[in-house]
Amino acid sequence: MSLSRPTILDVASRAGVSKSLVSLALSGSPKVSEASRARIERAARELGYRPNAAARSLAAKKSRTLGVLVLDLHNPVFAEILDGVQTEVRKQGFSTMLVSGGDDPARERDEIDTLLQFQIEGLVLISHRLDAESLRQVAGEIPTVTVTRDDIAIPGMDMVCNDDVAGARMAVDHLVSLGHRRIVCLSGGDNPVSHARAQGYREAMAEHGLSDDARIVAGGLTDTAGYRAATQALEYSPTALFVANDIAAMGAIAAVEESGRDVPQDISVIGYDGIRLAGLRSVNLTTVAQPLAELGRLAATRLLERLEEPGRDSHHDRVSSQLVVRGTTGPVTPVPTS
Amino acid sequence: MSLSRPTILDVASRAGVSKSLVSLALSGSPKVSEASRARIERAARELGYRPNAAARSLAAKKSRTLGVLVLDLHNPVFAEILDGVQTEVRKQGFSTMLVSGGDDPARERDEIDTLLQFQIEGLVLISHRLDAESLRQVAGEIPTVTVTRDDIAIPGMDMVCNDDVAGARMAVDHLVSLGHRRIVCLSGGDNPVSHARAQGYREAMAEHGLSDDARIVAGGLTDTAGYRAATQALEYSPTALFVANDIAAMGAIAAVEESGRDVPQDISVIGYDGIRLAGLRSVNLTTVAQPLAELGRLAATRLLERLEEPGRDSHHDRVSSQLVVRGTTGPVTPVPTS
DNA sequence: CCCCTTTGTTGGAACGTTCCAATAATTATG
DNA sequence: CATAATTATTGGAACGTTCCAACAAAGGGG
Repeated sequence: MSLSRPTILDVASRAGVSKSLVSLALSGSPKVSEASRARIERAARELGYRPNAAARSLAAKKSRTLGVLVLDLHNPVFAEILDGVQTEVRKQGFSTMLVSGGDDPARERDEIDTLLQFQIEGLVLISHRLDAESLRQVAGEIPTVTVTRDDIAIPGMDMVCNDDVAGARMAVDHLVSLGHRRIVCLSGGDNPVSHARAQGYREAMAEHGLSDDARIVAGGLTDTAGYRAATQALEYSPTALFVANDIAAMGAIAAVEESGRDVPQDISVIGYDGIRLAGLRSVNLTTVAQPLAELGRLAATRLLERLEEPGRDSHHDRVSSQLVVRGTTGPVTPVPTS
Repeated sequence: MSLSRPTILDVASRAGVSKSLVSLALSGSPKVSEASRARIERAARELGYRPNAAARSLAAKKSRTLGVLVLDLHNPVFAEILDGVQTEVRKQGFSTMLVSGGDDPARERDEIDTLLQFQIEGLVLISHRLDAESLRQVAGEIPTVTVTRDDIAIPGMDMVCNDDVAGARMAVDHLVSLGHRRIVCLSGGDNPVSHARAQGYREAMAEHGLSDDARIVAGGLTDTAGYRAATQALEYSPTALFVANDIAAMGAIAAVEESGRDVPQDISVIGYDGIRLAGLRSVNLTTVAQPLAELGRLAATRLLERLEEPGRDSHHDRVSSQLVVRGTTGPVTPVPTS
């Protein structure tokens, strides 16, 4: 239990060299002789030396650390995107500092502040909570990339997302191809992602000449929100539900089943996101799957590229999502006209 | 886009005072006159001053930051514990730095190392991956509290957990009270938590005079592991399954249903952990629920207490879990003897 | 054999804070 | 009214690094 950890000076004196040479050696500079390098490495190991990141960041004026803000750790979507971010960031020798907004916008600003105090070099925002103004402000202060939203373009800020409009279209197309016409959309509430998905729904319905059947019920991105919205949607006696995300879709299914109807026999349900959970055999949800880890990986890449070349133009990546057909959607069963 | 952020000196000169007074004022010292304080705060606001955490930590020799390591962000258990940790830590004016081991022990050691470089003052381990030796080593270097394991006592390290043995007993008692006798345990693999739960199962079965019916099938803590283990367990033609955790239980249910049997009509299934997901109406899993957020809150409290009083004895908190009966367990249905 | 290059190595300044001892300004005390 | 006590304020050292300019040692070319 050493009260004070060994510093670079301790290593230097034990190896019989100057602190500067230790610094050089440990950062892998080629201009250190093999002999010195070996002695230094040995000394460092023996002392259990561990560089002080605070001092390093202060002196070097860079922290080699990226900040990551996730909307809410409870939604598996974010964990999966995060995975991709972290793998890529680690590969490039950076650390990540992760904070979660806990689904509360005020706290979100707060946490970004903390990240900035730690002198992060870039910020990954896996969240669609921030309003345009805050976003602009943050992006003005630090290289930023947002994941999952594409509603607002800010010069110098990169974006990585899927095409929610196209994805929603795919969902509707799938349902229509199964013979469904009375398809109700359970929206995810007032946020850019949900707006885009609702928009895609509207467009697709129009394309299929089903504008008159289009119904959007206000919901949210949680299971209870999905449950409530579905209950309401049943009044339209739909044959299919397009739900804003997988978690809400699971809630919706519960509502449908509780009403005595069967999924997919009586009502088909399709979600959005493609979380692993949806693939669980007992869930078995048909969904529009985003390549979540890839989204994260790409975001990290873009951010690191921007660190190399700060002035470059904004990148705006749109990766494509995929329809994954599982057990919650099926052909419409003709109801005997009573 | 200021190339260099304002420092305390910029604030000082704008407010017409010395840097020391700014430092005093911003840390809320009572010996700063109201007039100066107001001027300083105004200057700081106008400049958009944000203290440099690296410099602060270097000078003060304390970072006011705790490190948190979670086993794997994909399992919701950890997200829920984390919630409790973060709320409490924030309340006390500390920051958290979160890393995830990604279910890989080597990487776990690595991430702890990173945390230590950032001069964290304490460590919360929400993981049962580390072996005794590593654990001892880490705890020797930094105040540490572990959550979810109670297999190994290390002087100076605190522990917060539920009583897995008692919890498993409750599960078995519940099943027995419903008339079940052929209860198979799907274990969670080779880790302290799963061992304790299996142990509780064995004890409870013995208490009920069912030792001869006790069967433990080796599994894991993921849904696929649960699925596989359940498939295997069906050979014993059980009437109930006690599964090591909720996620695996969901996998197990899928296996049971695929085999053409009904849950809970033919086979009851009970899980462990009490993740929110289990309460989803479409899942509706009976389980032994740990007070997850409370576990996290308590861990944070213990750690912060230890920072106040470094030499104190190890605390070892065991919070009690609760049986939550939902739809996956029911009375045993007498099978016609064929 | 002297100068020039190359290869290793070094001391010192800087980074932005906190903390302490010292000082200046103000108020109370005898 | 001088001195003590209190209240505000300050400059400088320290924290543990990185980075730079400078230097020593060792070859190489004329």
